[in-house]
Amino acid sequence: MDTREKLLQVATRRFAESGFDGVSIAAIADELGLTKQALLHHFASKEKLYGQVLSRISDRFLAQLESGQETGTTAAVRFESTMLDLHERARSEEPETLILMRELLDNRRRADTAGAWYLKPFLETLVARLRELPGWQAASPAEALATVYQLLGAINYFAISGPTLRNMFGDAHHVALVEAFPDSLRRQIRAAVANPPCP
Amino acid sequence: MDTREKLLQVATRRFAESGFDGVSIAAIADELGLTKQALLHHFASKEKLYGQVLSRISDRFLAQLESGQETGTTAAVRFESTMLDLHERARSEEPETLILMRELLDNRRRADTAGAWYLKPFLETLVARLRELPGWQAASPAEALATVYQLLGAINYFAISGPTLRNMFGDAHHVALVEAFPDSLRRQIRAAVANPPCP
DNA sequence: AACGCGACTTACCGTTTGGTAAGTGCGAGA
DNA sequence: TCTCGCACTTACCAAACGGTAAGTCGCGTT
Repeated sequence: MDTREKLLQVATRRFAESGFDGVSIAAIADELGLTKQALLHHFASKEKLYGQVLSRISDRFLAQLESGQETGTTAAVRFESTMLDLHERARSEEPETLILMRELLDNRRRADTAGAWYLKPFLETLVARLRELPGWQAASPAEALATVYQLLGAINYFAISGPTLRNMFGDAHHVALVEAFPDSLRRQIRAAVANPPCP
Repeated sequence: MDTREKLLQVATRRFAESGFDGVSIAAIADELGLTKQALLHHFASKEKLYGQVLSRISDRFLAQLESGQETGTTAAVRFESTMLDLHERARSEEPETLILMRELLDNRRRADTAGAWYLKPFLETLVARLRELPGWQAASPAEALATVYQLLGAINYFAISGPTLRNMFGDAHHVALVEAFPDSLRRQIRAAVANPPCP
């Protein structure tokens, strides 16, 4: 239907698979039966296209994060379910997760544009929520951020490891692992919340 | 001194910074004042060079892992110090950590060559060690692997995030974070060990 | 002195890259 | 009916890519 939208979808998947330098704009356009000049008609350059892909991802990311912050039980339960939502999203939106991970690896190059956009407010929100929990009020921002970052690392690292783990252990073992992971993650989150840094 | 060795070092850093497709062999050779044909004299092709970089990394990785497995206190302490060693190494050998992370992202392409090499015995060793601990004998391999993988994710994700975090929060905050991280990680490891899956 | 050899260079080559220029076809609005 | 703008194409380009071919230079051996 909307060519521009379809181009963005294909570009997202291809950039996720092969990275910015690993795909040509011709290959992306070709996948929709178009020429690369058709792509350049919608997006002025390859960099602009990639920028659109990135900003679309960060928009969707923040939108989902804000949509799922109701359910007013305890703050600890909300923190836990936010983390589990992030895990669910990282697994279900694999291409976007891959691109964000690549961006983390590459942004020593494009340190000016990236890094500032979505990640900072996102991290600060999580840190603020953690520091509301019992036992965490006395924790320093750095201590809270370290804990949050560990959980994010566990989630995202696992999310991008699917293919590697599958061809390393085989389908059956991998399915068992994917099933075991959320429980393990939940235990880890609860343990992190229950063990604030010693005052 | 040894040109071949210097080429491997430069190549490791450049591949870490920009990925396989992000560097040309000419750029690598140029950094040592050589032509790309000098590089092709030592390594038959770009792929071969990259392969040498990879195998050197996995050799060094396994060597360090085996060298530091003495200190015969309890199994729990040994597991903990192995994980902390991995964290120390991931931080100090950043280029190698970056390349391993990139390999994790890219191996859906080169799934045949990669994935099989170093990671599997490494993971299996860690899983075996965890399942020796009190309370973990009844845990399934998948449950143990999930836990190990979370810790590895926390370690590696943080290790590659240095530049992003620095230009996001500034030098001072980042230093505080780097100092707070090992303690936080140690708490997380202990909590993971102390909370085996419910039988 | 002749030779062989490893390290390296200059000179190319075919392909692919991102990007520009100029046009084509076509549906909506005046 | 004319035309304007949008979506898209063919034609082209300079630069950079990985790689081959053929040599040059210095050094140790015989």
